Amino acid sequence: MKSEPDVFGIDHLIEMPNQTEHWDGVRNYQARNMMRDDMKVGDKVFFYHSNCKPPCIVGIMNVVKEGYPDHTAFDPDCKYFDSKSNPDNPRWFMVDIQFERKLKREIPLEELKTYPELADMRLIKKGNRLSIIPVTKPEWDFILSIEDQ
DNA sequence: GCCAACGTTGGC
DNA sequence: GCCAACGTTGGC
Repeated sequence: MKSEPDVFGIDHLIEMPNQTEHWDGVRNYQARNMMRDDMKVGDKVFFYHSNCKPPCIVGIMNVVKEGYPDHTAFDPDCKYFDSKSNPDNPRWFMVDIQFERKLKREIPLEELKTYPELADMRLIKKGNRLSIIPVTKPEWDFILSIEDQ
């Protein structure tokens, strides 16, 4: 899951009560579908810092609550407000995410691109703008294996 | 700051 | 349903 460190970075997550936060504001259907349909309690997630120097994977989180309506879409004063979403027929969903740990080092995108093992990851493909990206088990294990390098 | 790659909107 | 115009994302 991507977030801009200036807006909501991993250190913000650590400061939250229970080191847990709801992942609100996603307004992309593919990303919504993953939160609504695919992500389950106990699933592990990488925290990726985007739109910064350098963009990188910084930590690990856990899904602690499965998809439920994103209430920020109902609030006209919120920048994520969407008049087409309402509590009876919510358009946008979110999950709750809890901090697990930081990686031993930040792994930059530039480095991830060098590994053939990760060549098929959507994260490293050009033009990728999706804020939530699936990671396969082999990719996950490989990334953890380079944490110590 | 630039710009490629998308995703969305809306006229037709 | 097509597609041009527009807005956004995010690496560089």
